[in-house]
Parts: sequence; structure tokens; C-alpha cells
Amino acid sequence: MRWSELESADCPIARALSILGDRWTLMIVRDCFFGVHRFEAFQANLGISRTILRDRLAHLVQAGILVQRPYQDRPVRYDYVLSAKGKALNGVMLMLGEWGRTAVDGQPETQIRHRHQTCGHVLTPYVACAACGEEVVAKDVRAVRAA
Amino acid sequence: MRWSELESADCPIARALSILGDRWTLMIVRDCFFGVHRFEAFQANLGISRTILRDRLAHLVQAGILVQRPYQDRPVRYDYVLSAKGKALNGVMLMLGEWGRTAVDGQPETQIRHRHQTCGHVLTPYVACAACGEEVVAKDVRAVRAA
DNA sequence: TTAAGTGCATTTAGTTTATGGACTGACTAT
DNA sequence: ATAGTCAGTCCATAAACTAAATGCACTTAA
Repeated sequence: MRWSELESADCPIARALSILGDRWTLMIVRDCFFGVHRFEAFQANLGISRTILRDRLAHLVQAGILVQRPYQDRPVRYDYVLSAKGKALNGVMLMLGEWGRTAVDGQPETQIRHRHQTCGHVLTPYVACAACGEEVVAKDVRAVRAA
Repeated sequence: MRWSELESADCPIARALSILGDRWTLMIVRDCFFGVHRFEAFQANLGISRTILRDRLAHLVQAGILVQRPYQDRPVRYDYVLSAKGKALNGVMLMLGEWGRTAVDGQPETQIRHRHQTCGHVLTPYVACAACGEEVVAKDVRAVRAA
């Protein structure tokens, strides 16, 4: 199966991964959440090859996750900022970071975390159910077809 | 930069993606959450080439996300089940699915969702803060270095 | 006791994608 | 003039992926 065939899959995870599931795309999105917006900054930060960066940015723009914004004329230059659809990835990024922090070995003392501005604490994120507000754990969910 | 160099990055997202950030790994993990455990089942389900499947399963085992469990002798055959570290990816998968469902176009009527067994509702997951219990939105978090 | 089937692993060859470095073009600042 | 900045392109090489075939250790049915 070719990867591109996943786009039309029934499964929302498959469709999400058809956009995000390669080696660099989510790293670029992460940088956007950290305030990186320009081509040269992504390139310097990630060490990605320029060809791939061009390609990935174009895909992210086409997917509606990033939008290009002109920041100067003569010559006109664009930077890349998260759209609403891109900002909606916040939850994914937080949970991915939390998994990386707690499940993957590393030097905890040098790790980046987040502060939750509204309560002032260092953030430990978890997934909750909108209906009951309780934490959702793997054993309590069952796949169903939507009505 | 070579992808493998990310493993030792300070950022937990980078470290998570050094394990999960390729085209098939998270699809395999998704299948595990849906109860798929055997080589032939992954292969039939995903249409992935056997060579890559072998490689990805080996990586997932080596990363401690899946564990091999013998399910027969003569010849001994193993299937693959999620370890605790793998089950910890539940939150990532739920948020990824929610993003795919709400942000990526598709036919909503055929989409798979989850039921939250403890309250009985179809699950709409969101990320909450362990300290205050409130929903965490992008504008309320700021990156900090951990103490 | 052959024949067909299961559940993989391995090999091969061809295609696709990624990489790193040099390069271009439009400007600005000195 | 000269150098620098910035987004982006081009190209040769390297790596990753695919599909299909083959091998192997067994089991079950004929």
C-alpha cells in the first residue's frame, strides 16, 4: 500500500497520520508552537535539509495547518504561523511531550516543560472525557462506529 | 542532521518522535490498541511491506513499547502486545484521533469513535491540567526549563 | 504419506524519497 | 563595491521502501 492511500481511510488516526506521520512534519509544528516561524530558523533549528523543509512547509500550508504571512516587502518574504487547525494540535503535542518525558529515557534536568498560566503550576497534562470530566485510561475506552 | 541524532535531544517531543515519527510506527500502535497482535494481521490490515513491518516491530519491541508473547510452540510464534509504556500512548492516540476527526476532512458517518465505559458516553477527549483540572488551551501554556 | 495451508523470515530488484552542499535572486546595510 | 540575509532551487549520491518470490518449520486434511 502506498502511504498516500491512507488519506481516505475511515479511521481518523490514519487520516491524521497521513498528514503528520513522517519524520519531520511534527518537529516543524513543534517549532511553531515554540515561536519559530521562518525558513532559516527552522533549518538552523532542525538541521533538516532545505529541500525537505520546503516540501514539508508546502504540505503543511496545503493541509491548512500553517498559513503564510508576508512579513516584509522588497523582496516579499513569508513566514509560517499556525492556523486554528494547527493550534488544534496543541493537545497532541502536549500528550506526545508528556509521553516522551515520562516514558523515554533522558536527562530530566535539561528537559523543557510547560507552565499552565491559568493556575501557575508546571503542567502535567492528562486526557479527560468531555462528558464526565474524568481521566480517560486505555482500559475504559472501546472503539465504536459513530452513529 | 540525521534523524537518529534526535534521540538525545533535550526536548521530550523530539525524543518521542525519534521513536514514533515515521510513516508506519503509529499505525502499528493504533492497530495494537484495536486488538491486532499478529504479523500477518498487521500486514493484511495496513498493507505495509513485510520487510518494513519486521523492522518496525523490532524497533517497537526494542523501544519497550511492544512485548513479544509466545502464543504457540512447534514452531514457537510470537505476537505483539502493548507494554505499560505502549499503553501510556493512549492519550496521544486519543488526541490524534480527535484532531483527525474534527480537523481533517472525511466522511463523518463512517468514522470510528470510542465509548467511555465509565460514563457510557461517546468520548470527546480533551487535555486537562493535573494541578487544576481545567482544560488546557494553547494560549495558556508557556515553555519553561524544568527545575 | 503426500498435499495444502499457516506464519513467519530472508532475499532480490526496482522505485521512491531523503540528504548535503552548492547555487540563485532579490534585496539591505556598510 | 562588498558583504550579508533570506527563501528557495538544483543535483548527485545515499538511504529507505515496495512487491514479489523463496525458504522453512511446522499442522491439518485427504
